[in-house]
Amino acid sequence: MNDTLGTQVLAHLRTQLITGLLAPGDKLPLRPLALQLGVSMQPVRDAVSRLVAERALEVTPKRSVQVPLMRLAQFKELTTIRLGVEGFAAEHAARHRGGAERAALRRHEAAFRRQSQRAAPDVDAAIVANANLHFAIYRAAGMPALVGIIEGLWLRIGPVLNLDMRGGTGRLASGVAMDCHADLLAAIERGDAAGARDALLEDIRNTADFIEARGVLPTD
Amino acid sequence: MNDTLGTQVLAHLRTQLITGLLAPGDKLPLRPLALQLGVSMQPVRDAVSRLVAERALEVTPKRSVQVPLMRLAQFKELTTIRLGVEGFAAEHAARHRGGAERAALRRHEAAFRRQSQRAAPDVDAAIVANANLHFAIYRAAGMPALVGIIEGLWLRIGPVLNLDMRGGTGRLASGVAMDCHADLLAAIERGDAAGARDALLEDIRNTADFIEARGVLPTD
DNA sequence: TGCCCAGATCTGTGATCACAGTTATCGTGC
DNA sequence: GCACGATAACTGTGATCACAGATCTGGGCA
Repeated sequence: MNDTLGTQVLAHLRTQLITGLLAPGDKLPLRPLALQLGVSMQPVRDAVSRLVAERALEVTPKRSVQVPLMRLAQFKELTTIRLGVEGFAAEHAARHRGGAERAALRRHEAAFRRQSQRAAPDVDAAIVANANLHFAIYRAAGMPALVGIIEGLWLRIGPVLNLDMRGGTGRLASGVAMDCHADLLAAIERGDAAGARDALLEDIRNTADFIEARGVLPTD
Repeated sequence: MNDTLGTQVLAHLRTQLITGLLAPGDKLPLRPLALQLGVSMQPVRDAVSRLVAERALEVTPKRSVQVPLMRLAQFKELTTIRLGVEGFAAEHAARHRGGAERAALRRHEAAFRRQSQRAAPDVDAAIVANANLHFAIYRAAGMPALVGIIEGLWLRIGPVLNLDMRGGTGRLASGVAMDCHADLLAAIERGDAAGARDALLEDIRNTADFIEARGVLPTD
């Protein structure tokens, strides 16, 4: 049941949302989307319906599907939840010292660092490496259901975070994220749950502060 | 957009899942379900599709929709996540001292206590009162998205928890849940975040221990 | 009496049509 | 040239049909 058309469309849309290729406010009309993906309307309806259930998309009262606009208050709320939930996951990952994901952690961390240190970073590669690193940590917590919850959070906040990074505001080059990741990995590998949690919280807070400071999110 | 047929079917199924009227392994064939609810297959497909996305239902490789069976390991995992996420919510609820939900909290707590103290408790009423109390607390945290996440957790663990309680194993009469609720409310009303968290964790742990001790969950 | 295989029936998935409501467009009147 | 209204195109929702595969059911054979 993994290879239904609806599931494929779902995966496609999830990727576009998480990597910020779809921006808040973007419309996703079913028929053109179906045409573009070469399937009928039904699989698209199925996929969109699921994403609406996760609040990753919304259908407006005026009969149109779009990526939800995010107000500042909602952004702060999601960030607070991320601090709680992802911090919790980092703790558990550290208790297992990264488990089976240890090698992958180092690999993704290196990939992200490589892009950060380049004069002209490949933003797409950095976004993917960052997501890979984070989710390798969350998987290391050994709780698949928790990973699913966090995916839901990223699906909602991804369009905001990565659209911004895609805008090329130079945050990548500052290297703060890079340093957080180093601390995070070190804490996990020495089994320091509280340390891992704190390092991750700093990473999330830094990113959130940066977005909020830009002032592009509507306040009401 | 709240009054589409699909949304109504979704609400119906959610209630049945959370209150344990649907048990793990129960089949939900689309056509008979549509017939029973007096709608066409399409709204049912929509609702089921959403619940599958939340892993509250699953479609087996053999082409049939059912309430997922839960292994002991998955139950423990979900319980661990509940401890983290719902404990986090309780902390924040206490920081607001219950906020606008304060009156509702007392009301639901009283309703649950009333059923617990009766010689022949109304199990349905107790289940509803318990859910109402818990979710009033989570709403008091002031983070709607967090409430949504917890709803997703209850949707998955509800069939196990409440099916058991519905079996009438006498746990209600022991009064442990009642005591936890009293501690929880007291902590919230005095703004004691750590105390509220601990009281809620005890409530969740007690329930989980009781289920696990019954040994009805398959281990592999 | 017990077993096995074929046909009927049921399953979810995909496609398509009808419909009511919204939005956009274009032509008309001033 | 500009405002306004009618119409055409587009939106998601609901219903229905076709289809491939799984499951159940009987009947025939050993």
